[in-house]
Amino acid sequence: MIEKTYDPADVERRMSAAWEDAQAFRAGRPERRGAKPYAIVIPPPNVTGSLHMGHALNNTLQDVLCRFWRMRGRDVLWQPGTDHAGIATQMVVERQLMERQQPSRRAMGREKFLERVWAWKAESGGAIINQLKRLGASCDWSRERFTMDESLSRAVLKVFVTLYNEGLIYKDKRLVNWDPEFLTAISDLEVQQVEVKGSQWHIRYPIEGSTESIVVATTRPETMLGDTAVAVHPHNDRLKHLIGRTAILPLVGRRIPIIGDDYADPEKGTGAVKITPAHDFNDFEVGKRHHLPMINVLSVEAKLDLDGNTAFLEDVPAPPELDETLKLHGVDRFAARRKIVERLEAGGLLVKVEQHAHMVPHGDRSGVVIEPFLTDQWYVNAKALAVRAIAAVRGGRTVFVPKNWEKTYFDWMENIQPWCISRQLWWGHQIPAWYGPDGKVFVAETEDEAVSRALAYYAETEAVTPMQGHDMALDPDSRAPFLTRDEDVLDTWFSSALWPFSTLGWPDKTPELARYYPTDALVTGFDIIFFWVARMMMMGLHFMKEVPFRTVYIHALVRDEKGAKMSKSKGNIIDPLVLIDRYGADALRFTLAAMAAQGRDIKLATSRVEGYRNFATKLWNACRFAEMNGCATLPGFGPQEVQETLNRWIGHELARAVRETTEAIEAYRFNDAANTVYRFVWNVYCDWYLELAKPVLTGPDSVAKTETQAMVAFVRDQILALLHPFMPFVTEELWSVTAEGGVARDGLLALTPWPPLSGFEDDAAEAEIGWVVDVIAAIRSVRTEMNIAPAMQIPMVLAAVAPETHERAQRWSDVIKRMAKIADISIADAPPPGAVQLLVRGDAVALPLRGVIDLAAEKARLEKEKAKAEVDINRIDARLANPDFIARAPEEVVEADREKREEAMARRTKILEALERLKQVE
RNA sequence: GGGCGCGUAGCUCAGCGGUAGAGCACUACCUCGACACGGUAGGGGUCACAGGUUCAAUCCCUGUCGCGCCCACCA
Repeated sequence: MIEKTYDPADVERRMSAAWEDAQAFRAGRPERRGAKPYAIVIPPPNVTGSLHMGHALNNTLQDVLCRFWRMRGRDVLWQPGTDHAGIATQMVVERQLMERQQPSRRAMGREKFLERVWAWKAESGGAIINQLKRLGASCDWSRERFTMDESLSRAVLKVFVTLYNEGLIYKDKRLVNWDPEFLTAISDLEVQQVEVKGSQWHIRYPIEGSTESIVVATTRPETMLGDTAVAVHPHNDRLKHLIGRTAILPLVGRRIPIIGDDYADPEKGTGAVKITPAHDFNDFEVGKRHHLPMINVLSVEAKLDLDGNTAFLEDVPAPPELDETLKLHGVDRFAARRKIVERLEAGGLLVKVEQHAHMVPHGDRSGVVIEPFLTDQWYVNAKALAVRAIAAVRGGRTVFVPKNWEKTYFDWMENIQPWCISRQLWWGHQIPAWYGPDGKVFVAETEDEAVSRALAYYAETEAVTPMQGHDMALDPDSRAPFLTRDEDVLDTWFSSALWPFSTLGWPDKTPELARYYPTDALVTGFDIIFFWVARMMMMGLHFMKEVPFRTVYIHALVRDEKGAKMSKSKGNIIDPLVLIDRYGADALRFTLAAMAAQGRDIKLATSRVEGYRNFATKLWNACRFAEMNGCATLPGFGPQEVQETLNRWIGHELARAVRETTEAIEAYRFNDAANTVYRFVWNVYCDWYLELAKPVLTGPDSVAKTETQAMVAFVRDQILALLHPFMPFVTEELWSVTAEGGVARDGLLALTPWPPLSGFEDDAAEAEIGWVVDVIAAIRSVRTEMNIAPAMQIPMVLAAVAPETHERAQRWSDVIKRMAKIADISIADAPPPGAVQLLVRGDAVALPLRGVIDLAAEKARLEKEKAKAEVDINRIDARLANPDFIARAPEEVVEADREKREEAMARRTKILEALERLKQVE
């Protein structure tokens, strides 16, 4: 029995349980072992995450694909899991420690802290998974993975060591993007450029042994303490004579050379640029070219670091002002900036200050200004790995949908920079590198291996023998003292990059890996093409020798109603869980799918969700109607063999809807698919089929009635199937409560085959029912226009119609009477005088309403119709009169125009006749 | 500075070479046993603007004006 009202929350709870009990989404179910696999790996959400609209969209689309292909018989694996999210998770736990006034991370030490994070993960890490389940995600939950699982961590180590041994991972001392808030390096991608209104200061640097000076412009005066040169362009006529001279760095007294370098653009600033190799990416390059010293004047927290900074003091002849400068030690960079400017001004060295809007790098997580900082970090030679990743997309082995994202992918890949993968965090995969006392590095998958390598190395070398007196080979615990492990962990994206194969068991040769890799589709937002997609391509191709996925479907961003990006700070976040509570998961899913047009952002209006909730209710009620009318599928019922025209017609319409929906999903046109089903269910099945079937269904028992009952049930089942990828909960519920062949169903809709694509075509049925639909629509329209009382029954006369039309009318008299409020139908040679006349597919239908309606109104209506017909005729005539049109337009188009003209002419003739008759009455 | 995308009904969006569609909102009418989260019938658009290509342009090209996003080391 179908409940009277549709309660989404109740349905969702029960259907989730039903799927879980049946393990419906298990990959490799026995009955599908012979089937072709279909695999998708989920973009793993952060363990710290909670479901936002982006997740809702992303996972709805994946679920549509998975449910669709599952119903089409494939052995579907939707691989779920979460990401350990280094910085985010560490932050969450540290904040928690602070709130509870517990010892800080550093106070408790690495080991204790990590225990704490694991405890946090066990307690609160699963929230997002439950939220995905509420959305209806049909993942194989038994295969849930976490990037720091033992087996995934093994994959990480293996990849790191292999790439290191291949020379594709290396350690380097160079400038990195340093986050002074989190005290870690971050990659280029984690840096957001933000436009900031700042100042540009012009500062005078005196020139040694002269009264001359050189003026430089800078937005970062505090870094001048680390200047080691001033550069001018070699062809700068105004300044090139200074090349080779020495400037005296104000406040410090350091003697720095004035060098010639192309980098100094004569058009910019003053034409002379201060060179601070340790604090600017460009200056770093200039410094390398000219072998300049690199003087770091900042601490990891971005405070001035001067006291005891030997590099800073080196070569300084200690001018009187140095003492004052040294007092800036430990001062924060921005405070230091102000003080330095003040001191320069006091010393008369500040030439001018200009307002200056410029882009300043910020940490995407911390939000603080990023410092270019000179440190040792680990890098991946991304350029080498990119070669095959580019080739795979060029060669079409992986395709982007929509295609234009390939350009973005190529642009980035072709200009790819070394990927900084070390992070100065604790939560993550610790880098498998150990250092000997002499700094010699040993990279190995295990500590044991590192030790034995070290032993072998030091046995051969005379250099250092730290293990004298120890018997290392026998006592593993005593090995630790002489090797120290690298403290750093890997960028979270390093492990994410392995996701398509690490989740399948790699480096072991598992059956899952063999069966599901490469995966079929990856569904994600464009914002992580670089972070994730590109890197999976590189890693997948390098380690699996095959692309990780055949198609990358890039979906849009979900924005708020006004088109603004949703963000906490703007307070415009629409919480998908709130929408699920209010309208149901099905309504939310349908909305997202219906709005997921390729290449466009989604501006989410909750009115849309409400509209689709109404749609779910409509479906619910249609199913109730079927049930109440005894509609159930019969054993051995052959839907393609039905005799009744109405039933053949709905089969015809159904097949078309199935075809269009199928093609749309296959092409990732989710919105087209959703709209097709929507229209079929509401505007065809409910509005016409059920209405037209009512007389039969409520009439006496007959062969026709039995057949119609069965067909109503059959089409309803097909609808449930078609709709299931979009609205899994209601459809599963409605499926489960309806019987099949007289007995309760034992199978799940989720595992039922997709509707057949063909076998129902019937143009004759289409012509007949189409005519009936048009008659009813035309009569209804006139009734409103003529202000005929809604309940009033009126007669209908078929005037001078072909015998087939007459027969049609007879066959459908019941529904026509019922739906158009017609009292009786008769035939006549001509329309009676004063009747309202309608044209339906060329036939004249008259409504004898003399005395009921206002003749003047009818005249006006006919005049309007006539004018419309004439406009049509004129337009077509104009076109047909154009010789170029006849000559150049395709024949079908010209032919269609001729037919349209004829049709319009006939229409006009009938209207004129009707007007004539009207006159006679007057 | 490069690149991408968008400007279509009041709102949110489809369509993208043969004279425009949906949802919501709006108007009128309808308690007819599936559904008022409903039904029926309507109103509403010079498809941002200007040129061009074409027999034909909302749809292709160029430019202009607005809006958004991504990338880039510019002092």
